Parts: sequence; C-alpha cells; structure tokens
Amino acid sequence: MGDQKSFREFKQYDHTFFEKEILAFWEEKNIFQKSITEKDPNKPFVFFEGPPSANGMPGIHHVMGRTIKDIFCRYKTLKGYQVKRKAGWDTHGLPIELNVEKELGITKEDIGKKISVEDYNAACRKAVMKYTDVWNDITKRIGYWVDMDHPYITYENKYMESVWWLLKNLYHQKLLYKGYTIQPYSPKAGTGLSSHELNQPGTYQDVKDTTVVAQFLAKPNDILPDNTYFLAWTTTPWTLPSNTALTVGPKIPYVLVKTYNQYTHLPVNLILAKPLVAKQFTGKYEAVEKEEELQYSEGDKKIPYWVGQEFLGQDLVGISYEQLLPYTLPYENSDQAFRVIPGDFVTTEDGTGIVHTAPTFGADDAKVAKDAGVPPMLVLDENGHPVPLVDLQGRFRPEMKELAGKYVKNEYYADGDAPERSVDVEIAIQLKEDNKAFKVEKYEHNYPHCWRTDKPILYYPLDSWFIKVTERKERMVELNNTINWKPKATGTGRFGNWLSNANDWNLSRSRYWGIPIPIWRTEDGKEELCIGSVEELKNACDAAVAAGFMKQNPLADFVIGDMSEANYQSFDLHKNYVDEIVLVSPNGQPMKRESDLIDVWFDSGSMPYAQWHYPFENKDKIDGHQDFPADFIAEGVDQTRGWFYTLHAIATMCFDSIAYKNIISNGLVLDKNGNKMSKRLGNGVDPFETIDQYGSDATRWYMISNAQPWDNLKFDVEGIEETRRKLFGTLANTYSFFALYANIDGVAAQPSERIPVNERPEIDQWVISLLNTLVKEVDEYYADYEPTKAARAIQDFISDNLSNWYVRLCRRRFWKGDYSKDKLAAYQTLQECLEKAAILMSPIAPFYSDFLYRNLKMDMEQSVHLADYPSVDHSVIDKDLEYRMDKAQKISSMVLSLRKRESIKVRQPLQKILLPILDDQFEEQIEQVKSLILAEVNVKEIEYLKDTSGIVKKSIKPDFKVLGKKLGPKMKDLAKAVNGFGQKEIETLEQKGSIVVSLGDENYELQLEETEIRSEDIEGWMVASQDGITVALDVNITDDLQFEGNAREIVNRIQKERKDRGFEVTDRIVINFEATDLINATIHSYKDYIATEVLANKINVVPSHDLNGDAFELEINDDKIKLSIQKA
RNA sequence: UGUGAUAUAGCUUAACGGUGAAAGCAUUUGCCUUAUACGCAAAUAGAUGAAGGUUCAAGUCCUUCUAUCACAACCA
Repeated sequence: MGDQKSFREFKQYDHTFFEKEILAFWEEKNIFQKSITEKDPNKPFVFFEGPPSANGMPGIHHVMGRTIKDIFCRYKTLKGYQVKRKAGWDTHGLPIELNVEKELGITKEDIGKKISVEDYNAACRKAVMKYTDVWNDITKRIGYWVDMDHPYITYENKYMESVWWLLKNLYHQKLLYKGYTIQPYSPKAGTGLSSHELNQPGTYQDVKDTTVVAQFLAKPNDILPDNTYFLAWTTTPWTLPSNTALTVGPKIPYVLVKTYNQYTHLPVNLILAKPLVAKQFTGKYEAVEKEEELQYSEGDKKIPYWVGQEFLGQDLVGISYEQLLPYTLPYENSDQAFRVIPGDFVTTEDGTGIVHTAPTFGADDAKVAKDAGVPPMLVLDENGHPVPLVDLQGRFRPEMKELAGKYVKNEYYADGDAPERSVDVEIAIQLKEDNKAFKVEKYEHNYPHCWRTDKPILYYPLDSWFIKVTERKERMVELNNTINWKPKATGTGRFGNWLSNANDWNLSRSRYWGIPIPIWRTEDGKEELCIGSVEELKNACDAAVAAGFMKQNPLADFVIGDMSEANYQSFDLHKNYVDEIVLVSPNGQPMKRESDLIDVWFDSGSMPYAQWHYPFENKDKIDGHQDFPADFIAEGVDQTRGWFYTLHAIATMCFDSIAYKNIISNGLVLDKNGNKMSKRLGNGVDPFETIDQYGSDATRWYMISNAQPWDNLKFDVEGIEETRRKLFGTLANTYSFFALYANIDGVAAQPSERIPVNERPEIDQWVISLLNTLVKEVDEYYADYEPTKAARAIQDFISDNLSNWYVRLCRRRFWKGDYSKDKLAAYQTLQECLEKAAILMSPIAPFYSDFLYRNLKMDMEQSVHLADYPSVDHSVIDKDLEYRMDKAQKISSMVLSLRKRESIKVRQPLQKILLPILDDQFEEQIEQVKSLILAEVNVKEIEYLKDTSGIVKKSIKPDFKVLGKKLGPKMKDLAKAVNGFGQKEIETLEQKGSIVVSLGDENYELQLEETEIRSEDIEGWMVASQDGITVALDVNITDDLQFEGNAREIVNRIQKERKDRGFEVTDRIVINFEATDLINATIHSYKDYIATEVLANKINVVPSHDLNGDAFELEINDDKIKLSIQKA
C-alpha cells in the first residue's frame, strides 16, 4: 500500500454523489464534444432529433423517449461512429398561440385590433422559449446527450426560408393546389381546427340534440306510387335547408311502408331500410298483416302500418324529390339537385338507412354529392362569391328569411341571449305542421367541441391549400417497405395502412404565429407566384417598388448571398411582415399573399433540410447524403401520423427518398395501474422528483429493462427502487469488495503482468467465458435496436453470475494468504468483468458506468463514453464450461434445498451427496466442478450412483421434435407407448441402444438418442429433482462433523465480534476462553483452523475468573462458551 | 366506427409450433455465512382472457368474441 495510488472506496451506492461528480466531469472536460470530434467524420451515424415544443413542461414519458434515443447514439459512438445530434425546438402552432391568448387575456378577434399582429407574434416568440431552461435542465439531468448549444429553431428566418424552398419545390411539381373542403370549424374561435385539436381530451362530449326524421316527397316516377316519402334522419336539423341529396346504400334492401303521419294523421307511403323498420315504428305504431287492415282515424290509440314492396338501394338511385325547405336554390346546377344518390358509407345501424345529404356541412356528403354531380347549397353573397347558408359566425344568411341572423346552435349566443326555441326546434315544428316530419325526438350522442371555447364545432366549407399527397401515395408505400420499423407491425400496419389511404394534406391554418404560405396571388386568382427564397422575395419586392405597389423594399438591408446571422436578422418572414408585401404580377397586377399559414407539422417534417438551411448552405449534407437520410430516429407511437408521416411525405415528394432507415416508435408511459397519465387524474409523474429520489440511471434502466420500448410501460416507482437495489446496489457492492481487497494487496489499475486466461482457475475461465458471450450478445441486441434484451442480459450477468456466484465462491481467494498467482488471477478477472460491464451498460446507465469505469481505471481523465466497445475473444468462450457450471449451480441449489428441508444449517458440514450418473460424460463434467459444489454446500464428497438398477428410478420422454417429423400421425401412439415404459424397458433401451415399440400394425425401432432419460428418485433417500438431475443428501452427522460444525460456528461468532468491535480485517488477535467439555474438545481438534480463520496468534484456555471484563458468552449448538478477544 | 397493438402466477415480464410453462417482485419461512439485512437461501403459487379451428403436436398459427390501450375519425 503505502504511497501507491489506491482505488476509491465508498460506503454505499449514492446516486446524488456520483451523478453530480460525473455531470461536472462531462462539462469540465467536454466529454460530449469529444465523443463526437474524436470520431471519424467519414463514419457517420445520422440521427434526427424530433423537436419537442418548449411550450409545456417535460413529463416522465419524455425521459423514456430521450433515453431510447440516447442509448443508440451512445452505442454507435462506442462502436466508433461519429454521431452528431442537433437539438431542435418546435416553436409554432396553435397550442402556443392559445397559451399566449390566455396569458394576455385576449381572443382571436382581438388580434389586429387590441393588439397588433407584430406584438402578438413577439409575445409568441417569447412564450415559446418559456420552458427552455426546464427542458435544458431535464436533458442534462437524465444524461441525454444532444447539442443544446446549436439547436434548430423553427421560427428562425433560415429555417423558414428552407421550408419555403421545399414548398416551392412541391409547387413546381404541381403538387400544391387550392381547394374548397369541409373542415371542423369553431365559429367562436374563428378558425378551422386541425384533427389533432379535435382529439384533445374532453372535446367529444355527450349532448342532447333535437333530431328529426324528415319526409322527403318523391316526385312522380316509374317505381314508387304517388304520395311516397323518403325518410331521412338528422341530428342537425339546421342543415336541412342545405339538403341537396339523399344517399342510399346500393346493396341495402329498402321497403315501402303504408301508414299514417302521427302529427298530421294523413295517410303516407314511406321508404326506409328494411332492417330499420322495427326501430322506427315504435310506440303508437302497430304492424298489420294485410293492407286492408290499415284503418285509422285521428284519436285512435294505435297507428297501423303495413310493410309492402321491397327495393334495393340501387333501384332508388336517380329518383327526384321535392326540396324539403325551399328557401333558396344552389347558385349553379340546381337542376341536378334533390336526387337519390348512392354512397358506400350508409349503414343500417341507426336512422333510416337513407342519409340526409348537405354537401356544405359534411365531408362524406360533399364527396358523394360531387361524385354524383349534385351541387352543394351555395348562394352568391353581396360580392358575388359563393357561400353556404350559414356565415362564419355560425348565423343563418338573409336567404333564410324568418330564420335569418339566428345562430344555428343556441350555444353560440352570449349568456342569456339565446332564444327559447333553437333553430333546430323551429325547423322541427315547421316540418311537423307541413307533414314533412315523421318523428321528432331528443337524442343523446357524442359530438366534438372546440377545446378552447367549449362550444360545439361546425363542419364548414373553407378554402385551403393542399398538397396532392394522393398522387405520390404508391411511392410512399414503396419507400416505406425499405424502412426498418421497430416494432414491425407499426410500419406495415398502422403506418402502412395510413399511407395507402392517405388523403391530400391540408396545409392551411388561419392563424398568426407560423410560417406563412409563400404564395402571392392577383385578386382574380389568375396569376400567382410562389416564393422559394429570401433572394426571390427581395427581387420581387424590387419589381413591386418599381411598379409603384410599395414605397420601399422591406428587404432592402438583406444582402443576397450573405449567410451571416446578422444578415438574416435584418428582416422577418412572419405574417405581420410578409402580409405588408404587395408584389407585381407579370401582367402588372398587384398580388397579395394568401393569408393562411402552413400546418406546423410541415415545419417539423422539414427539419432534415431546414436544420442545415438547405439548400442555401450545407448543400452537400443532403445532396451528398452526409446527414440524410437518418440512420435512426425514435419518437412516441403517437407521432406515426405526425412527425413520422411528415418526414416521410416530404422526403418522398421532394427527394424521392426515405427520411430514416431505422425507427423506433415507442409506447406510452402509463401509471402503475395502466391508466393514461393526465393532469386531470393527477396521476402524472414529475420526472425531476423521480430522478432526485432514485437517480437517472436507475430510472433509465428500469424503463428500458421492464418493457420493450414499443410496449406501453406501466410506470411504477417500486420498479425503479428494485432496479436500484438489485442491479446498481449489487454492482456497487461488487466494486467495493474489489476495491477493499485490491487496496490491501496493492493491486494496480493497469497490471504489469497479465495472467493468461487458460492459466487461471476454472471459475475464472467460466466467468470470462460468460463475459465474452455477453459482449457478443449485447452487441447484437443493440445493433438490432433491442435495448430491453441488452439490459436484461447485462443485469443477469452482473447480479446472478458475477456477484452471486463468482464473487461469492471466490471470496476467500481475495483475502486469504499472500499475493499469489491465484489471487492475482482473481483480481484480474473481476477487474476485467467490471470494466467491460461498465462499457456495455454505459448507453443505458451513462452516469454510474462512467463512475465505475473511471474508478477502476484509477484515472479521472478517462471516460467510458470515449472507450471502444470491447471485442469478443472467441477463444475464451467455452460452452462446455458454461454448461457444467450451470449444472453445479443447479446441484448446489438442490442440496441447499435439502438442507433446508432437514433444517441443517450450511455451516454444519455433511458427509456426502449421492448423484445418479446416466452417462459417463456427465460424471466427467461434474467431476470438474465438484470442488465448487462441495465448498458451496459444505459437504465432504460426492458419491456417483452408476449401476443404478433398483436404486435410481428413471423416467423417459420421447424426443418429439425428431420423432414427430419422422412419424407424423403415429407420434401419438409412440408417445403413449413410451410413457408406459417401466424401469425394465428403460434399462433395456439403455443397454441395447434401441428397443422395438409396437405401433398398432407396425413396429418401430426406437433409438436411445431419440429419447430423453432422466433420474427421478433414489430409493430410500430424500431427494431433490430438477431438470432431470436428482440428488440425495446424507444427513447423518457424526461426532467429527459435529466438531467441525462447532468450530465453524465459533469462527463465525468471533468474526462477527471482530466486525462489531471495528477491528481492521488485517488485525491479529489473542483469544482467551472457558467452555464446556464438548466445546473444549472441538477447539482442541480445530485450534489451527480457528486460529487461521480469525487471525488469532494464540488461543488459550483460562479459568472463568481470569477472563477480561469485556468477555462475552456464546451459545454454540446448545453448548456454552465464554471468551474474550483482544488485539495482539 | 375503422386501423393497429396487448391479454401468461397477486404484480412486472420470459418461453425457435415439440408436449412436464420460466424468472424477478410480493407473500411465508429460515439465515446478521469477515461485500452487501437496501443482503442471502428456501417454500408457496398459474389448465397462458373466452370459444372454435389448423396440426401427430398450439401460450405460440388461423377465425370469432370479450376486455384494455393507442391512433384515425362528420353514425347522418
């Protein structure tokens, strides 16, 4: 020891201590930067970071996601790749805007009035970075390595310019178009809503609406009798004035029902789907058998109905009907309206099987109507533009006469202003009076509400820009098939199906804080210009200034070609600036920007290119495939139709390429009961608290080892605690053990002489063999993106094999005797195992692994994260050795179990184990590990039972795998026959090597190799059996054994006393004692043994009164001994 | 409603289509064995969600159903 450097020793596993030390170390020595710069730039591993929105607090699921990303980036670094990881921030979008509005206490209408767009956007820009510090903090605390110093930020001009370039690329490919579609719309918020907003928790609410089954009178035709009405159900009667068609299922059977209207009592003929007759004709209605029985007059309690002729939906297609509520007509093709048309979406689940179709207020409606050439109910407004019958505030237009100006839903009125009768009710009453309502009733159903205003949404036709994704659908599917999805099913199933059914991508958002659509149009829409760069815009502005549309060029200060930050800060591409810009068309007309912003999902899908300001800078990163496509990305499975999709879509359409080669879509983090975490339930887990309490490594390890990343994780802190105890606690203890004795013996971190593995004891060879197997397996698991399997393999090795077998069996080698070759071998073996384990686990547990590694290396400059992944030494992998050690473990475990059954403690030596031997090879194997077993279970010898007839009972089982293929259907007979074998047949088979078995009409010669024979019981002995091995234990305790047991007991007690008194493990002592005759005899026989074990120089018998004051009494197996110990 | 996933001991998870379903936690019991009681050992425990089918053989493949979850959603 002396001056020599020693291993650091620790009392316990204390994550706060080493995490702090390691974080400081990483920072001080720039370990993260080094892990990139020290690698070969020509061997890149490309990773894309999905940008989190800094708008909300990080949750525990972010720890999960980031751990997964971190693991593979760190692993690839160990494997010598250069892994750049640029962080990113998603900074645009509605959630941010709504937060700001809430903070400022304004609504959308106030923007541009109470607050300028400029100030509003400034507030958004500020708000979005509100949680940056918290995010940076959690990133650091969980040890996620990502370059937070140079992130891409979606609101920066360079980023936005790249996005414009991509859009223009699509525009040139003629993939951008403007269309009129039905979208969810919130009248009170004044904006269309994205589907993601519609799926916020709590948006779908149960509401009671007035529903109407309306009667649409068929015009005279060849199929139906006069006075026939089509029945159609609606939960939104306010859309009935906009009805222009009725949709039927072509294959659905319909029937003609003769009956009377319950409100007007007039006779009517009704058409509805056959399966729904019983559902509609309830209450007062009563079926009759014959047409003649249709007798009814007002006041009768029952209304008779009679089911007549049957039709198929396709027979009804084309029949015209009278407009139900003729306020007005569609402004074009009104002659094509009011017909029965076919639609596949029609079901007979509820309603009437005939769907009221209002193309201005339903997406399905719009589609079937368009297919059938039926016009939507659009009228021309004051400016000659076609508009629906409801305005953008949700009120009826003037065409609606007495209903004009009324909101279509009472919820849209301010508190207290709502009329008693909603328009739904008014329309229902009117229909009843006009013999146009078959049934009016309240109906409770699920309807989406605006998550901000909490008012029901409207489906409303809006002008939008679309990307023609449908045109590239096939290519997207093709390219997707080349991507390695983890799990596979998400790629082929959820994502694949989604791709093959992809709709055109609605880009438009009528908001303020986002990337403006870079398209300028003339008033008549005949001329338009798509801008793809700041340079283009500046030049276009120059032309516009020359044409006199603008006084000056807002981009005057921008220097074309100068990529400096300063130059890019001389302007702003956000809405408030670019909306001021009026350009000039080729024909000299003024052009204004299309006022919408693009969907924020386009922002994030653009990140592979926009993060590098492609193609204005870093052209080669993309075109030269240096940083594109990604080798690896990972996000939550909820991004399947989000980021995963937008990345894929943009890469396919703009670059005809995949965007990522390997992808992990990880599952959700649920609470311990399997419920989704939510603020509402208050079952969310604060990641900071968790990490403070349990540490990052334990948290990360728990998450990865407990469930596959793509399965949902039921997050339970008890599991982290278990990981901390079982894995990290054990590992720390193993290291402490190593450090304690290595320091005593002056072991060096870098041994001068390395003992060849084949010269080390068997147990060393065994653990080194396992270690190399582990290195190989873990490498394969990581490479295959299977972190859970890697974690479990490492964990098993450390806690079961290294700690609980190797170290336990080898303890004595570390503290006994001189610094011999055997001792050195033990140190070197343990040291190597710990060091390599540290490297293997470092991707998952970056803190403790580094701490362990540096302590083992005794070098505070080194980091495990700069190490190379260990190479496998195949020459030291010995499967036979691993096999026989496994048997040794099993046999030991069985003997311990027998001891337990007989209540004989391990400290009491026993004479022998009986072990039946079924073949010579087995004996050879056991013989090699015999000493380990005997030491472990404290038994003197193993007696092999070879000539087993009559003593050992055996069982036999056919080898199904081999025989099944051979025999096929006869297998069952054979199994039956073999199961019926007695000891005699088994013996015959063993001796002759084969036996003839009769299988009904033929015989089969069963070979010994085609069976498995196991020992099951030993006659006259208490046995334990497991996996075909049976052991018996001789539990007879002779006097000698008793003495030895007592001696060990004494040693054990004295050791404890030493420990209690705080003696050093090297202190030598003197023992004085007085005891019973039996104990005296024991000590007499085992004096040397005891002295060596407890490091006693002398053991003296002394009379009781001569013992020191600190003497103490022990009970050894019912006998008493009084003794004192003191340092020599 | 559609798409996809999941369902194995009280809990969390294992198990190339080969037949006695394996661990850890929890529980019970015993052990302070000179690394570790935040530890060790042992014991107890399950007809693999239900019903069919394919097969000589099914926890594993197929069908239907049930439950849970996610995602997509305009049941008029």
